[in-house]
Amino acid sequence: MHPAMSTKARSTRVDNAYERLKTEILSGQLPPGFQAPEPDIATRLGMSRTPVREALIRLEADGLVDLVPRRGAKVLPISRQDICEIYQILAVLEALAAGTACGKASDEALAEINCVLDGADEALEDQDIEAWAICDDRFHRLVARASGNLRLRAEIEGFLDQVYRANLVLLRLNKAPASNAADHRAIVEAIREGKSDAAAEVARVHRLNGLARMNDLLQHCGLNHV
Amino acid sequence: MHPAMSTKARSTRVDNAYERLKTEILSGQLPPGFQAPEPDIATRLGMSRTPVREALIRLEADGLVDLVPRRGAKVLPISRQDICEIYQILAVLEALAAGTACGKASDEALAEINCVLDGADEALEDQDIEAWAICDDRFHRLVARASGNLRLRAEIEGFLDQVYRANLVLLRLNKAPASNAADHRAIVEAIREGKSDAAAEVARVHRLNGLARMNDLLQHCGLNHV
DNA sequence: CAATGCCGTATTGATAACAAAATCGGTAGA
DNA sequence: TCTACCGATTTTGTTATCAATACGGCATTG
Repeated sequence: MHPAMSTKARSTRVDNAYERLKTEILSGQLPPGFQAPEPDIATRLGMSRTPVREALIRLEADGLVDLVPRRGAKVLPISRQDICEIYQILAVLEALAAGTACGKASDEALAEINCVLDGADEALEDQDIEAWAICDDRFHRLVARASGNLRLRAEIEGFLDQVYRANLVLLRLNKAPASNAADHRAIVEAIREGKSDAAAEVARVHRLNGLARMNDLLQHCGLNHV
Repeated sequence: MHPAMSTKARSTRVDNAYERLKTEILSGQLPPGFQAPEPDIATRLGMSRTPVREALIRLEADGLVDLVPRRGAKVLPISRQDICEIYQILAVLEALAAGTACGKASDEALAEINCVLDGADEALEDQDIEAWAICDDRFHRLVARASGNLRLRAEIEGFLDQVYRANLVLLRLNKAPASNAADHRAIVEAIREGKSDAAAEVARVHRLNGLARMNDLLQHCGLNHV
């Protein structure tokens, strides 16, 4: 059976609305602070209010929108406080994921991770920031997946979604993500060699460094939310 | 403004259904494996299907029920695999919470935690397992709250809900939770003294020891899910 | 006797309609 | 001029209903 078949492949309007809205939010097409009443979203998506409502409930659980009565569904901006909270959580979760992946990650999984890292290097040479961002994101998700802990993976991916836009603006302002590639390689190598403590520690400080960079940049630019 | 007014105090049918169903699931009134179609639940709660539906979506996001089309909403049992996954995540999250609480926890918060610990000791002397379980649960939630990280608290509380029933059966089988009180006191003391590393480490091994005990007990009893 | 195809039924996905509640604007009065 | 009240409108919470789909039983056939 195909590995991606585990997730139910039914196509319902709720899933459709959820995916579309989530994509639009993460891409910035629906900017932070944007808000609209349910009927507007429903007509725009070409469906009734109910499926939209259920999709919005899921997006609220994901921490991407805020549902305030009489004020419409609002796309949540990400404050510096939010970023601090999320990065600190991600630091320990990704450390756990990297540590747990030791001895569990299959050769194919490691190969795929290395492939993504190669793609990131290539994008970096080409000065293609967008492509690099995608590779960076995929790397972190692959490590989370390699842990074999389904809940851990889901938690990490949820938080990665929440900080996705913040990473985008960071990238656009900060030209080159310097030490990232070295950290990533070190994590993969540690996983391959079964050094779980080392993998966890590198992953942890990697994320905390990211937090420091993000904080510096936001403070430098005087931004309190994204 | 009243401090507790931040959380919207509206009383809607969805929230009502969510709270009632969650309470019934956690208390075991709706046992694991129980499943019912939406109309039955709706009539039992005295409301229409739609609010029940939205409540069930939230419960599914919480990992408490599974919504399979044509088979009704099913109360999820907790497998040993689930417990392993959750406890490993809780170990790092609660370690982060305990470490972060250092220097942040107010004196009142620490006093409340100590009060709960006193209650736990008292319940232990009285052989009141139920009361002790409540104190134990509240202790962990208070530490999570003391971290000041709202997301961290929400994550921890969500996982505590998921393993709540497993803890109950563990308690009923295993008479006395031996080293628990000492660990708890040690965590509070470390937080009070600002020793964040120590607090984190004690919290971490405390949770991992809990996992080991749970694993032993389940294996001993031949139980694969609760 | 087993297997397969068909039909009735039940459950869910979805829409439309309803009612309540709150917000916004205007108007009147101080 | 500012404030307070009142009504209209908009938005949401909820219900009732419709349609589609999957499941299970039953009969028929090999």
